[in-house]
Amino acid sequence: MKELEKTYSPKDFEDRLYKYWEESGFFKAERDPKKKPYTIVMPPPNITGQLHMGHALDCTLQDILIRFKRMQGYSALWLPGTDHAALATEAKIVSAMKEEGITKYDLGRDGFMKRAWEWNDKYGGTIKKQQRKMGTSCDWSRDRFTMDEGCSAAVQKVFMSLHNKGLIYRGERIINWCPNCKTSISDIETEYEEQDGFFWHINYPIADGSGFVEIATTRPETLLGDTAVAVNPKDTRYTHLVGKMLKLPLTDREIPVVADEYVDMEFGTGCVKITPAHDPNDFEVGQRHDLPVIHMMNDDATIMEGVGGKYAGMDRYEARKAMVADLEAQGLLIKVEPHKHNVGTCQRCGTTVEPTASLQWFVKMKELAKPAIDVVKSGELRYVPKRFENNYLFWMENIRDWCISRQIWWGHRIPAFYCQNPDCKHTEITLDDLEKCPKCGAAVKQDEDTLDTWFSSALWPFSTLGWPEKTPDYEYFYPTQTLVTGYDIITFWVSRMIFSGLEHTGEKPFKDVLIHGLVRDEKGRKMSKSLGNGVDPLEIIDRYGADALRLTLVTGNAPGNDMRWTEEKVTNSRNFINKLWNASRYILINLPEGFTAKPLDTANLPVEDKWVLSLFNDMVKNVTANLEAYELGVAVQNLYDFVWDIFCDWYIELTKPRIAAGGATMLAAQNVLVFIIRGVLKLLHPFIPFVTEEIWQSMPLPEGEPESIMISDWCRYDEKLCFTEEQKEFSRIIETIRAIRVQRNEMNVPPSKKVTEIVETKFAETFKNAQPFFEKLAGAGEFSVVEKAENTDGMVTVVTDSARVFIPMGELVDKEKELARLEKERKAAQKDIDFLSGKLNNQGFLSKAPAQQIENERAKLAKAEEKMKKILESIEGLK
RNA sequence: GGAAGUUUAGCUCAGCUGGGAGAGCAUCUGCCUUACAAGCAGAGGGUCAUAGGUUCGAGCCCUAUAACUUCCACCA
Repeated sequence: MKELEKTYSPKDFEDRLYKYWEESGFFKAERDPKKKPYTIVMPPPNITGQLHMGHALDCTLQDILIRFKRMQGYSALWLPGTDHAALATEAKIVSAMKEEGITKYDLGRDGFMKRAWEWNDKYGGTIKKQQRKMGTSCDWSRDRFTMDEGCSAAVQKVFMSLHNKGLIYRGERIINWCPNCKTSISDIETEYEEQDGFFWHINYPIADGSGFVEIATTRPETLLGDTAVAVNPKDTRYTHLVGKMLKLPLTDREIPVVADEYVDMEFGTGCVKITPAHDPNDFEVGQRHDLPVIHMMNDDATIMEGVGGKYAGMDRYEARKAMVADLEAQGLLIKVEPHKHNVGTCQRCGTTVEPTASLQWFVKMKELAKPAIDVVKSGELRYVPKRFENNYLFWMENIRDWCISRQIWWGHRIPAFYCQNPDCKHTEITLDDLEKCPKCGAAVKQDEDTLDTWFSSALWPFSTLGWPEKTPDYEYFYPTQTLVTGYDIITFWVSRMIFSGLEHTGEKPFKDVLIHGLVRDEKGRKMSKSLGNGVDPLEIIDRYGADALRLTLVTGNAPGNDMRWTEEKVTNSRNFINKLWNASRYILINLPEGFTAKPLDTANLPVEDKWVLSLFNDMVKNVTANLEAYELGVAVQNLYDFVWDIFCDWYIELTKPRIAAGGATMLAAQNVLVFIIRGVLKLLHPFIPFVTEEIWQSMPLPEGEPESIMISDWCRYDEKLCFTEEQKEFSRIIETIRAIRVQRNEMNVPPSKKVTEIVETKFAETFKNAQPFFEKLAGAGEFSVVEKAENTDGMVTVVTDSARVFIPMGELVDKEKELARLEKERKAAQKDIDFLSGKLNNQGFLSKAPAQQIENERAKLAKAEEKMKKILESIEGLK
């Protein structure tokens, strides 16, 4: 037991306690057959990442759950790790190299990889240090990385397995190509933004010289790749043209007119130029009509040699300008209209993507998606809140094949080897380091591409636990229970973990998906680098402490909803923690030397103790239920209300006269104070771990409580602490003290001024026992309890449903004013009575409402009538 | 084009399976009462977006409308 510093100063102990926890091994999860496992795998942050508010929120929610479950007696594993973040990392390293004036091609593949690993060793751990500042109780001994040996083995194994089942194929498809990153990117990595563009109307001459076909396009430069013009087969305007050849302007090629349902007759001119190599729809049209695919752009979006003629080497926009000018000169440009359209851009760098037909690796999704749909539809796997299931199911049901190859180096290399013998051309998929073609013995070359970064993250819940080996960890901790993440990566990540888990382990990877929203800035905007409106969690920790940050992020936060960040909220959280700190100090200061906590002797406690214990017990039930239901914001509100409004504002104040009195009443109060603060600390610990630990270690603890609150047992709802009658009884005192305070306030009686209070009540015993409380909390000097008050002339009357309090106020009392006030109270009481009796006279209500409800209303009416009686008596008395 | 969310006090947000509307901040009044001015005791402030419906009873359920936000699709 040690003394608490006078002011709450988190810097003094947060780092020290984290070290203490870590060194004591409290974060380490043991495989204990006597316990049930509770596992959360942490969404691995990018190794390039810096802790931002999103991480902070994510960390806080997970840490609350894991600490709660750990205290509840589960073997709780929170498994941390980092993601190699293929494109993000490679881009970062490449741009750093640019400063030195070198490119990745200068270093070559091996040289570049060496450099990337060095970079990872140096900076990859930054975010882990930052996470520690948050108080995260994850098991660092099980820290993993998507490119470590085990995770890489899992990736290879999965690739093989999907390939063997025929679920992986290589084919030419339209993919989104980023000419800046020089790699394909998946559909969900492409962001569409509306841009002002133009609609160019161009005449394509009919080869036989019989006229022109007018097409409209937003991308004239792709004309070089055109292999047809399509019209709708039902479009009578053009029926006669189908099958005819057109002269493709600016080239010497001829292309056919084809009929295809895809063409919308209402849109544009009803004639569409078909460029299979650079548009997904055109690609499909091309396949249906067996059209050639003519590539006309290099990987940096310049026009290709060969097809490009004089435009070769020009950038796509430069070429557009030049070609439009030439078309105009030839009189083939009919008109140019302004046109708004959506343009795909690279999520990473913002460059306009170029849809390009190219040879890539794909995962067939239909078959994999089916069980992943069923498991959510059947309710076996649940999203919290449920509405996110819509998002997920819609995406899954309309899923397209997943392009998994990326033209970058930092990542898991695709285990495909191509035979270099032009007569053999065999492709071998193998986990071995193949050198010779197994068919013909010629040299082979491994595919240069790596896998989409999400390919490895999709395996995270089981690859981190040792899969494909049946390790003890995998057997014990898998499947995991809860996945906590933001709604922004449901499609990227959550859905892929679900189908991967089902496919490769035969089990759903987790039971619940807890979705949280985004932390926005004060004005409701996303926090972003470009806006510079991000708030740095580390700076907040530095100024207010990690506990205040955590409390802020969880307070008022409902699952799936965004929240706004304001510093006001942080001060608020800090103030609450300070309140807790000071309440604890009050208790400690007032404990005698050598105090030891004893079990509660509930039989002999005064009513106010039973009252507070009963309310505490209710709160334990509510907080626990809300945590189980992932209502973390509501749970913390339950705690806030109890600690501040019940415990501090009332109970602590009630103990002051008892401690001053000494003796048995003091001892009982001290024991209850320690009992409750201990419980409150435990319940608050998942939310604000540092300060609760610091206080815990200062408290006198009974036999059986551990040195660290982190490993103590969670509070249980206890029937023995359920004192319904006492709860009701003591509320009468509180209600009456409140009413007196209101009256004193209205009459401007300063708190220091003591007055005489005569209580008229039928609960004489209750009120007599409460005399010290009226003295302390209601400014009572003389205090008496009577059955029937007499000679109340010149006294103010305070009325509650259980008592009338008469206060002689001398010259302060104005008879007319007093009457007017009582009249106002009478009206209020009458309104109550009317409302309640109206309800109770309603046959519909009586016949259909539940019995308990009717009983409640009756009780309320009885109280209201009791109060009315007292008001009327007072009005009579005054007259 | 399709879908979802939000709309509650001046501001930021809670409100569990329907049973007389809540918190914090801000405002106003009075207090340095020996844990805490990062505090204490009070007060005022709401047609729960609008219009219908279901129900004995609706902030909550149903339908429509409006505004804002987001996700998905990507018609040249």
